[in-house]
Amino acid sequence: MLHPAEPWQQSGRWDLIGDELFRLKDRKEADLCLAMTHEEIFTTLALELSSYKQLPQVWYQIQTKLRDEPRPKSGVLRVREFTMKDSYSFDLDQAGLDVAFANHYTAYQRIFARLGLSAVPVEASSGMMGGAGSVEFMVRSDAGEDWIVVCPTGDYSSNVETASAVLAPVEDPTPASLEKFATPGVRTIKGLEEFDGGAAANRQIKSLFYVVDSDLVVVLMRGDHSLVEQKLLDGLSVVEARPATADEIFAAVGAHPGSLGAVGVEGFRIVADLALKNRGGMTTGANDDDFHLRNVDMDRDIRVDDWLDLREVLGGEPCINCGAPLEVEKTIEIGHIFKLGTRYSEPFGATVLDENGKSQSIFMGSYGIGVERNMAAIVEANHDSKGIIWPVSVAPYQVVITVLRPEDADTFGAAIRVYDELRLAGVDVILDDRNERPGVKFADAELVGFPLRITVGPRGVESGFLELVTRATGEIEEVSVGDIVGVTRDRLVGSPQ
RNA sequence: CGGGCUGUGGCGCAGCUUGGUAGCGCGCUUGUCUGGGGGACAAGAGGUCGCGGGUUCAAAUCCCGCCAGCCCGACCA
Repeated sequence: MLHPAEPWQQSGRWDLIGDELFRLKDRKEADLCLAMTHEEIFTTLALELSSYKQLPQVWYQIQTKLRDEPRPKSGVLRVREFTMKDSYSFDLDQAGLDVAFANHYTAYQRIFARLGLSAVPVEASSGMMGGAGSVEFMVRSDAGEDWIVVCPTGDYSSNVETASAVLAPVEDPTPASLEKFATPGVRTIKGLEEFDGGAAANRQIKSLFYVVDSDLVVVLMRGDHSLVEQKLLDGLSVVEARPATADEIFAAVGAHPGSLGAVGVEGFRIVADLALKNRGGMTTGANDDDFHLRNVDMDRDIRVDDWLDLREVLGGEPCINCGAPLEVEKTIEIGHIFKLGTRYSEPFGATVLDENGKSQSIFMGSYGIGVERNMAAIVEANHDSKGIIWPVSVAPYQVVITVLRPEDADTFGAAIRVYDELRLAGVDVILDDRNERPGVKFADAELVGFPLRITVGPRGVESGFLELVTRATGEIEEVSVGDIVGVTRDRLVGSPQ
């Protein structure tokens, strides 16, 4: 969908979002974009609402979305243009939004179950959507690109972008005075671990320099911990940040990556991961190439502006709710629901009058399901070496009638009769009357993945028994012509829905 | 954006190093046989070799530029 720039400027996302928003100009040089989601448009439509009596409402559509991905990949899983079923809820207050959100949560779980998908709801970052609180629905798959953290006891699940875990305490030595020492050629955490007089990774402070809104920000992590960039973005309430270049860093502190630290650094915002809180006896770069500092005390030596949870949770770390070892799994994101609150209604002035005649910004929610991704996830979860095995609920047809020798009038007539009877019985059936060899037609039916196949050939017509094959199991049943409709319906009910 | 690679009948590819007649498989057309797990034989049709420029007597092949796509990484609600 082509959108004018104005609504996107009004929400602020025109400037907030980077190259992922596909911008273009028309012949009059007017700014346009290809919509990556439709909050702006639905909020504009919501300007029509004027009274609390019109709320709550839920609107939905199935629409094309476009995101200018740096690198589309993985077949249909990550593409520039895709189809999304998105809905938007409108409520008078937070309580109403909570209800709409909970309803969607339940409905989505039922949708995914009917699609034959085992969807795991997880806490997630709202990213560029804004608002507070969001839940992603994930399906475990090696083809996925998202990592989630789950507790095997079922009391915790989160995208790694928001996940936390209990941190094992570290015993620090008694405080000592800061000491600068030469570390010729040492440029990495590992290098400093192996250096004589160096320090274990969990006794080091890793200093990362980022550019946020064209300002330099120093990010401090424990040496053995990895930064989750999304946590940094969320913690700083920004949508974009990038690592500073070596040149930018040198211009700022006079040292190169590998010898960086935050001790005595002034003029930049310094944010530190919670794992460093109260730590002492640490080792870090001295902002002087080939020199490090030891006996660094976080409280005494570093002016931290913000303490944030920034680190990546690893498998095996204790759950924050029950202490059980967490598991990290690769998944496909098949749905994402957001509590937008007044993130969009306020800048657009989408308000209604409440029962006291007072103007209130509408509380909105936004709920998306990626259609192609769901199909891909279904196929990933339901296939074998021969092809797809569609669950009955989403199969293009529930039954295929494979007619052998369709030019034989008796055989074709029998096939048509079964076809008509099944249709009358409400079964979604397709007739393969192509003049192909049996092997070709069987193989095609299995590749496409119809849940059931009925074979009608001269042999069966003569004997009065037809072959009913269940795709998922390969089970073959000989069913009399008179029973075929009933047995077929029984098998459909018994199949995965 | 960094690294690697590909673009040749409808589809999948070979040919390019070493310039000279565009070839193979599948599919398609016609015919005969065949007919319950991807048939056999025979005869055919079908190609601006991604686009533009250059070198050359001669370019699918060598050189330059561009476009599109794929893989790894970065990035990605």
